[in-house]
Amino acid sequence: MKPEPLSETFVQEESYQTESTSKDRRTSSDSEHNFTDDEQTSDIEFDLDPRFLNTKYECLRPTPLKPKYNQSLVELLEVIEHSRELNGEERNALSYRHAIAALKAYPHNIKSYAEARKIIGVGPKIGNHIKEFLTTDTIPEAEEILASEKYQTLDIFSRVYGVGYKTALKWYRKGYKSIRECMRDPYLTHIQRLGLELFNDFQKKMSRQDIQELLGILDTIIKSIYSDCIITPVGGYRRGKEFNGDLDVVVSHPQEEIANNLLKDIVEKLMDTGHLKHKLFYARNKKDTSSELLSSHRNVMDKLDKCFCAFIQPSTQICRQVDLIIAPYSQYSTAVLGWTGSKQFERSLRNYAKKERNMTLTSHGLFLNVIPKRQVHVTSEREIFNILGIPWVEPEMRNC
DNA sequence: ACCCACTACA
DNA sequence: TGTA
DNA sequence: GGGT
Ligand SMILES: O=c1ccn([C@H]2C[C@H](O)[C@@H](COP(=O)(O)OP(=O)(O)OP(=O)(O)O)O2)c(=O)[nH]1
Ligand SMILES: [Mg+2]
Ligand SMILES: [Mg+2]
Repeated sequence: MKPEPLSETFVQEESYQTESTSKDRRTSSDSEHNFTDDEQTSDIEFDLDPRFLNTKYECLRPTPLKPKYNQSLVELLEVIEHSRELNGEERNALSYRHAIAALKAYPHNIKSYAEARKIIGVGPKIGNHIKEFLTTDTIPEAEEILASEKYQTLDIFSRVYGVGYKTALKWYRKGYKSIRECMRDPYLTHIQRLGLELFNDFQKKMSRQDIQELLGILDTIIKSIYSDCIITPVGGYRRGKEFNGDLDVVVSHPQEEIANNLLKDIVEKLMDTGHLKHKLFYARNKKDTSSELLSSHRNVMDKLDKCFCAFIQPSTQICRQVDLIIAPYSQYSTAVLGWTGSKQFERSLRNYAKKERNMTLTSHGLFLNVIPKRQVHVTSEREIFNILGIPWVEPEMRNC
């Protein structure tokens, strides 16, 4: 659901060739992690802890999985954020996410409204929630949301694979109260029916040990096809999450020809061996062999093959969601970066690339936005951070 | 007043 | 358009 | 809902 920016036709002087062109400043010698505040409006607020980089770009600072401080405040704000998502208020939800990410990275418990308001991303509304939290130890709006039957129902329905807020709302308006009732709906799509059937299994989170079991199977099967495949677990598992909703894996192969048909080969073998029960989503992006014939401009790079599938875990017989992503070797590092997340980390990184470096970052590559858009070839995650001129962030610290 | 990530399937 |  |  993107309007597709199309060609920006104008502007664009070369940018890239980083060094500090942009504004956020970091104290010169960065032996450890000495972050300082950020520009603008500043002057006045030099008093935030210098270990906290006060920026609107979450990708510039480390964010742990579990915050050391402000944990219950964060949980309450996440309730409001989710409620906004269920109401289709994306931008509003994004604002809550900015504030939440900042609080997760902040090195103290917030002690006052004034302190909270110094944080970029905390404006008057969220500031007031925090003020209430400081005196009552809760946020009234979050409590109301949690108590509301509508929220509880929409929350459950929207967890079904193939069901977003629109469908959840339709079902709620039809008076459905349970997953069982939804299954009788006459307008289910194929995917929604599957999602409802697999609902109980998909709700069960996977421990790291469960994930390792699945990775072992994938490793054996994939390497039995091509022994020099590279298999990289990404997603929440790579960020250190203890309990994961699914397993995301990027697979690549040094020979592009082989990578080209890898997904089909893997999926067929997983089907034959009985591991793979359902394909929920299958994207086969054939290589572009005819680029010269196409409309003058040299767009059309090949996209990543993907298969989101339901996979039987042998030890428990539980159906697990596994997302397989096949990347040509040339796109391996951007794919790993893009699929490691978190979602907010990716959004901030891409926003930073565009706004501060005049570049476009996707899971398929890094591009310089000059008139004919030029690909900047990269071979590692670190190289991407370097080119963007931002400090390396460990996967475990990308939990914005 | 404008921006807020980006791309693909069903 | 809805969902991932 | 917040930053620019
Ligand atoms: O809208 C999205 C959704 C996902 N991703 C990337 C980042 C994310 O980390 C990764 C895997 O997505 P998934 O939905 O599996 O999230 P997760 O971070 O792995 O968490 P979970 O434990 O729920 O699987 O894909 C995005 O960039 N944008
Ligand atoms: Mg995941
Ligand atoms: Mg996933």
